[in-house]
Amino acid sequence: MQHIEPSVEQRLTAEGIRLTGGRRRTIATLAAMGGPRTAAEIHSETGDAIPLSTLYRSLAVLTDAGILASHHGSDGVIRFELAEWFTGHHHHLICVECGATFDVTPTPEQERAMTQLVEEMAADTDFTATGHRFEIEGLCSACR
Amino acid sequence: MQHIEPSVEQRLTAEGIRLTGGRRRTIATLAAMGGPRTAAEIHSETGDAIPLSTLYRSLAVLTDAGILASHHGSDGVIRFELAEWFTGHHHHLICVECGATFDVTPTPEQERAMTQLVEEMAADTDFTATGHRFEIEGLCSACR
DNA sequence: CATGATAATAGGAATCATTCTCACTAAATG
DNA sequence: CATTTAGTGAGAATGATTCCTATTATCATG
Repeated sequence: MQHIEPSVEQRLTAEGIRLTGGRRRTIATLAAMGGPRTAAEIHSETGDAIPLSTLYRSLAVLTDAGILASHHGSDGVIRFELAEWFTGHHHHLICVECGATFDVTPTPEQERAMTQLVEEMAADTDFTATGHRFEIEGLCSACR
Repeated sequence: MQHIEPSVEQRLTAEGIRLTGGRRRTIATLAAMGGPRTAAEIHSETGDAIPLSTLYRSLAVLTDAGILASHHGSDGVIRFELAEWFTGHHHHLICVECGATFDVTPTPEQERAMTQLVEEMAADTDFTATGHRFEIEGLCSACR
């Protein structure tokens, strides 16, 4: 986490956004937890040190600034994680039972296959494709 | 829509679920609208004929029974559409700007490529894959 | 075709994640 | 140091969705 801080700070100050103690802690917590996490999970992980209102605002700001990425789970709850320039490009395994989410990193060939699929499938639509999401649904070890 | 009704009715009665006027109308409306729609959209499309509470319950029941499928959009709202045994297997184009969602049907080869990716990527995890979701993000013609 | 058993409806209240408001505080800049 | 601007915290507000309860419709069959 200390190794990512300089780049984070640089990126934030470039946009006039301050890296305060609470935000530092939010990022560190998220980095320590590893996968996509909900605001509630982060909140309790930090022992309620950061009020939910502030936490949500910080998460939004950091996501906006490209430090974090957010995903809407199939349970309707938003989960946050470090952006891909920290974690590397990846996709998700999602437990259909409990909503827990884990990262999977595709091999270069797999990723190539995916981008090709995107191109092909968006080709004859009036849609400008900007990205893709490939999510594998299943049961985690706890719910199986 | 009349051509799908017999199979719907059969499927429902098999589980002791009644196909009432409101549910018939809900399904017909959804079929007419074509893509994934929110409860609010269906509600206003039917001229508020079906109260939201009833509509939500019906949508849940029908989804449970496998008549409909539901998806959580990136705007945190649930959208419903006819299940794949009516519409055929397909994936989604999602507008990152307004959340509107459209269907795309993969070719058999594309689908084969996808299922292979699922198998490969879930192979060395303690996760039992049951399905996948491949969503193409972009801008719809209205938001471009 | 009457009757009970059960499922469905309607309307409103309740939930819960998320967002907003606003007064207050901390940080950066000159 | 003063000023400006961003950030914080507490709670209220929002909005989609779910739950509750009394009432009504539907179904199977006697």
